[in-house]
Amino acid sequence: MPSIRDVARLAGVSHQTVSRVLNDHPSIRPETKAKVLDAISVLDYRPNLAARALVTSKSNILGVLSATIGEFGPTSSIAGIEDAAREEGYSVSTLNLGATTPEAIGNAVRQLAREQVDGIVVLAPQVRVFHVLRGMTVEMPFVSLQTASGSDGVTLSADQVAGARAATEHLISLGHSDILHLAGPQDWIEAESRMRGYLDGLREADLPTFPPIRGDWTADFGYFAGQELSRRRDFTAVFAANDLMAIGLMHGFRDAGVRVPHDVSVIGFDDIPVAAHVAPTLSTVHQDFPELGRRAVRILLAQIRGEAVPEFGPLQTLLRTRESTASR
Amino acid sequence: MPSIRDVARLAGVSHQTVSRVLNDHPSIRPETKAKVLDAISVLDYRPNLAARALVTSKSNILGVLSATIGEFGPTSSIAGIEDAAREEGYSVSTLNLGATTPEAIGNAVRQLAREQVDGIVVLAPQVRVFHVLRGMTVEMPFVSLQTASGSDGVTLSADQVAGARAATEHLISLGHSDILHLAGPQDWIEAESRMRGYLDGLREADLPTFPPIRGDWTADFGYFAGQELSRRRDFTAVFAANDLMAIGLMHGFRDAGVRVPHDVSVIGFDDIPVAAHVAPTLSTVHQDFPELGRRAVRILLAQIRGEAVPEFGPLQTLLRTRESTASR
DNA sequence: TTGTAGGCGTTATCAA
DNA sequence: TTGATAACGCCTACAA
Repeated sequence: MPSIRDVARLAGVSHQTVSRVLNDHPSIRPETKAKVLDAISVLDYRPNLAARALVTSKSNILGVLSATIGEFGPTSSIAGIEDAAREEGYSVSTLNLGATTPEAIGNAVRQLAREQVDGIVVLAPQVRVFHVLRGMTVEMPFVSLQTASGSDGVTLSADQVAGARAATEHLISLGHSDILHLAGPQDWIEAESRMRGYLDGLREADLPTFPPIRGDWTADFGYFAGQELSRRRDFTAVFAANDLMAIGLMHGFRDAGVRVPHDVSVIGFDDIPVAAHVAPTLSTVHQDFPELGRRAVRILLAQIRGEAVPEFGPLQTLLRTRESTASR
Repeated sequence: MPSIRDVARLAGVSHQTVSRVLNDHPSIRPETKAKVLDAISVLDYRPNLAARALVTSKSNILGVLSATIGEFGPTSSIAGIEDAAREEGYSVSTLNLGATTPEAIGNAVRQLAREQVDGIVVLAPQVRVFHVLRGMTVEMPFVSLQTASGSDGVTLSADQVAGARAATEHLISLGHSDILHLAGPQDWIEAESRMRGYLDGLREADLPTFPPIRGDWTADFGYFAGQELSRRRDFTAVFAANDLMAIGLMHGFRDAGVRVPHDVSVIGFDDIPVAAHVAPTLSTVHQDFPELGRRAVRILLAQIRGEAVPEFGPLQTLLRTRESTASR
């Protein structure tokens, strides 16, 4: 592997001059620069990133801390994060959190710190992860994809509340007045936002709210909930906090003889690729996961570079009505 | 940030001794080691990975080259890769391939090489990606998750062929004799393997084979195929190369008035989480994606370390029969 | 068993 | 506009 000195020798300049060319230093004579660039391409020289990281103590690596495996939303966002990061010349080091204990989180962050990542994008949407991060002694810029709105400056949110509210209002507009919510786990920021949207929508319409059923995002839980709920007859619609649970729910209903949408309307959240193809096709709320990831990177980089943090409008969600919701 | 010399000073030894402790050098007096470890924990010292990478020209980073976004299988495998890599003290740098042109692949590999990754796990299962990699001038150990079996030493395969064959045989055992295959894209290794399993199963049973329908893995394509196939009446079962297409296919059939499994049996591949919950529930072939990732890492690390490459038995797939397949 | 000297490839600082 | 010199934090080699 050629080094900067090999380039310098070939170009007949000092290695320092090569460095200047590499870093777009302003004061350098065009013809010198040309010579250097020539030598670079002849030798197929590539700067050694480790050496650069050592001396600048900047790695040009962004860490991604995730706590979700194989799920459509987060993984789509990660793709967005990577694209945006690469575009800006950063590489991406991902780390999967097994547990979300404070200890595990601390270790993960320390590990990323060891790798000298310049900042971290967090996709571990539990409230407590957020708290742990804020309390960390390791100083490190970070952005949480699911940051609760209103948290000191670092706000980034697909408007989950508005989306959930739109879903609820859709059900209301169809004539439903007894609407249940199959919520996500208690500790999850997104679960809270979607529940809030649900509650807001109902309150605004002066309709009764029900205590939410707490799920775990999985289709299996949805199935279980469907079986259980089939015994109740005090509702005509369910808003599930994500599509997976909604699909499981419909399955549970089906097995219990409850027809969707004839007896009960169901709406989900996320618009995963199968939502349009299950039977009945699932009404849901679409969101642009990759864009969320891209925005997170822009915000993080602004923080790292000390620039003004860009203000994005809330990322729009989009209601997709399909067969699973019908008028009462 | 404390350096190795700060630790040395506090422990009253030379920085070299600290380095020895760090690297588990054999000849070091226990009490000296204790002193050093003490100083390390007092200062909360963490080795600078960039410095280490610079001098050893090993980064302890594994690159992951992927060409799939948000899909369940690959992303699950990536999780396995990360876990295994972290366990072995490696971090993971992921890079998403936009296009799979030779040029894009070359750039991606060069980028990872710049980052000094010690090896690459490739999740870009197109045949041509594999070829490009083999022909690269950049010397770099790599493992492809979907390596075609029999390719020089670096073999790693969930037994797609056997799984696809099991799926086909399941249909045959139910009394079907006219079985179509909804295949993946031409260039994909997995698509070829699954198609081969299909062909093998049919030939073994002396049943007619049909030219496969070439899909693109998406549910939308499956839907389209379902619509088209509903015009044909020369088959009673379809083996789809993945669950997403199978689910879309069932949707297409449904919309065209073809009943599954009454008129046509359908079986998929992958066992994605919703497969057990769609209507009808989808028979499919389960495979352990995370384990695939873990194995890839073990093989790659063996290559990197110059150890004997572990020989794994083919990763078993598991037939899951559900409602979408019924006897003729 | 421990310490000293040198260098990995780059950028920063200062001088020319 | 350019060049010489000194770090950055660590490891390898050799010496003690």
